[in-house]
Amino acid sequence: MTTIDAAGQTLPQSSAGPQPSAGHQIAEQIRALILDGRLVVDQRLPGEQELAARFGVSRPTVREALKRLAAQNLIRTRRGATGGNFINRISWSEAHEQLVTTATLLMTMVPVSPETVAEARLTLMTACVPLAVERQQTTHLDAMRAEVQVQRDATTTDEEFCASDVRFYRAMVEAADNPMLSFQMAGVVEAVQPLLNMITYRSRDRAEIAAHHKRLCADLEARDSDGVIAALREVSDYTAKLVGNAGKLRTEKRGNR
Amino acid sequence: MTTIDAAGQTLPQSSAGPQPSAGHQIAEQIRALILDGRLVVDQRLPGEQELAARFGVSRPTVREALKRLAAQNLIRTRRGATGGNFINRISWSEAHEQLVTTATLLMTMVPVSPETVAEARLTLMTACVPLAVERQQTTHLDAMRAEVQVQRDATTTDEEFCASDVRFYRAMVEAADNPMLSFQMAGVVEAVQPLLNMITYRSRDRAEIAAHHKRLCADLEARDSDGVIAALREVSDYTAKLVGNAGKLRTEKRGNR
DNA sequence: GAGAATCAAATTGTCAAACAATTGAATCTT
DNA sequence: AAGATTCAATTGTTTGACAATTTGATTCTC
Repeated sequence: MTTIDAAGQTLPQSSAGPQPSAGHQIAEQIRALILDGRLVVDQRLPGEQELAARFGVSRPTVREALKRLAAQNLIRTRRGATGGNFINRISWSEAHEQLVTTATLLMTMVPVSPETVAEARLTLMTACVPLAVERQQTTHLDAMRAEVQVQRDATTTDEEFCASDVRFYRAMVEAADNPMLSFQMAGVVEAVQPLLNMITYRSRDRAEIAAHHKRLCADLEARDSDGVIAALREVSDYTAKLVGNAGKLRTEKRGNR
Repeated sequence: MTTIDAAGQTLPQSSAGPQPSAGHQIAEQIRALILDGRLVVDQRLPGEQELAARFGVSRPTVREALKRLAAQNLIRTRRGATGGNFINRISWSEAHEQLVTTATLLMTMVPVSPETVAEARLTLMTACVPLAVERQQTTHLDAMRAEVQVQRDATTTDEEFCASDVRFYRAMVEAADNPMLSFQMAGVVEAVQPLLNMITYRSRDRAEIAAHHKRLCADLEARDSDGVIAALREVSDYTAKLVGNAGKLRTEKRGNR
């Protein structure tokens, strides 16, 4: 079998930083073959022993490489007689999950101001409005209105409110009826929105937010793009004000130390 | 050290599909701790031997789990006396790269029409226009005009033209001067745009595209949002026409078989 | 002959023990 | 005190073996 090109040339390793491990290198080689399309979906990789022989390493080393690929959803593994490692067809949900994980990690780990994040959210949500207005179905509007009810309910916990808020905007993005757009917006809806909720949930007036959302639904139903955009901006401005306050509080506390 | 919570309870494993491997489970446990923030950046995980002892597995199994985490940029590894596995602070570039990889994979592997992809691109690019118009600096405009020159040059190869096209839109997104937005747009600029280029590069009129780009630059400099948006839409419409033709060609060929 | 039970083979999953390579710190030498 | 050496800790890699899982062929039973 010559499924993969494992030339295995022992290049002189131009000295630039510490050598990546064999497992890393092997994973990168196979990864490149998959991204290139030279390994197609559902194709079976050679067995671990054969890969080990081909790359000139031991089986555990090959396994580390394969596990790296599995962690990126590039391959899937099946045990047994007809088992092996197969090029995986990534699904919408897997891609969605990966994007949300990356976006969440990024926001918690790099220094980026809530104002910047909020601006990006408003910018991208606004972009979805024309399509959503054009294509909105009753199912989406019903879902959004149901969430507004949850948000107006005084017995809703803070946690439930945040989850409802996310579902509300998710429904609005879905109303645009473009799966590629939904995927691209996943970072905003499922990562940015929860982060802003985390910052503002203590001080916000839930009734005010619910009122904005109600108006947004009405304008969406009336197919009034500018109205929906204005509603989005109002919620965003309100959130920005809260974020600003929270920032000032933090600064003052820091000053007291 | 009680860095991580490795309860290791042997739950009865409610029978739902094949059991995930120990390496997978361990990786998931540690991943959850990182995403929760219970393991903070730069914190060192216990050594591989100790982890093996704590989880009650062997060292190779633990290593598989760690390599899975490393593949997701969640940890970094250093050898030597003060080495170990450390919670990694994901960088903009790493996050960027991960997002682009996921988006590229998704588009090549799931059935999504070029029309849908093109629509998502136009929608999201349009969103960036107001900020770009407001904040554009000469550096961005200069970069974009330089790319237009490349695109007008008859000696530019198809491959270089595609790369220039990507750099053009990247500069426009950068002009919006919001790193979070740039990150979210990475999928569009670095994955969607190249894909559409791949589909249309054979039949397109490069001069026409360059002309649209030139007009876009002028409108951007004049801070004319509507003009920039119109230019984007024209390029998009032109691309859509090409995509439609390519689609018809494909269909006809298929019909001939 | 049809179907059920059994067994064999292939493959990944896991373990154990050892050695190699790398890195930083401690120690020794001058 | 500065530099060279040694040492110890840690990850990287190998070898070999066995376990678990899955499929397909074989054999047995009716």
